[in-house]
Amino acid sequence: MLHQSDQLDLIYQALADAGRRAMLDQLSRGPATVSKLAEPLDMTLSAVVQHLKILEASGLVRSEKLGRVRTCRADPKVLAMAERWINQRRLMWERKLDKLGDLLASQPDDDDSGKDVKS
Amino acid sequence: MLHQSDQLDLIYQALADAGRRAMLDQLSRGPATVSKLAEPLDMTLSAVVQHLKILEASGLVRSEKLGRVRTCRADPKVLAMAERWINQRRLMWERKLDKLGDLLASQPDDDDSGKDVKS
DNA sequence: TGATTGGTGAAGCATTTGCTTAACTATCAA
DNA sequence: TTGATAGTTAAGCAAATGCTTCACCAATCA
Repeated sequence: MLHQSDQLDLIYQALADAGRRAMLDQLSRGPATVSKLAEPLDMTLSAVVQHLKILEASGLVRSEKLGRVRTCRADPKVLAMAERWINQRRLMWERKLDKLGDLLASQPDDDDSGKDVKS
Repeated sequence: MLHQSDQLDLIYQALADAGRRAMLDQLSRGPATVSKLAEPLDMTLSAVVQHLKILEASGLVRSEKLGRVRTCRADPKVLAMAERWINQRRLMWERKLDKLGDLLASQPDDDDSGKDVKS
């Protein structure tokens, strides 16, 4: 059983490579075979398979083999998980910034040195 | 000037570590000094500073030094950028899945083997 | 002043990543 | 059965990561 934090490690690690993001991008437009996935990328099939393993380990992509062809597709649920983590933090600290803004706005013009809102 | 793709590399790379996410988490609850940031983490101050550099290089965190104290705060705009990339892909392929669902639903029970919807 | 606090920077080191080439297996088609 | 196609796996290697320790600087405090 994978801890949520470990899976987030794997997901963001998977996203941290332009080649893998390109693969996800292609998969977001529909399923693809390994060689189709490799086609636009300037690397060997072998390298692509290794990237694919990383994407699968993170859960972002699943695949199944039929005959000699492996077809890959992306899993939106796992991507949603990565999105949620970011979204929660972002909202939390945007709310914080707003409150700070309100506070400063309610304060009449005052020397607020040492308390810079945003540089 | 940083290409968008390069910055995404840096952002996701920065997010791909539980320690750095913990730091962001703390920063989402408000600014903090380097040592405050280090306190709950089981590693040397030196290591924390190195993580901080990674977070700053990605743009997720900015900091300024006053006297001998460095105060760090997170930047929601950069996080929004990471969120947007994910969100766009996710929506794209959820739409795709929905359309596929509709198609299958409209199709009376039929053997559609060998007839992939879009290759 | 001299000691303490808060942070910085450079080695150094083990592990991981991202790629390559090359050998191999399994399926399909003739 | 022979050959092409699709993919897999292992070995090897350079570079990047994630830590540590140690030496150091600069602001404050007694």
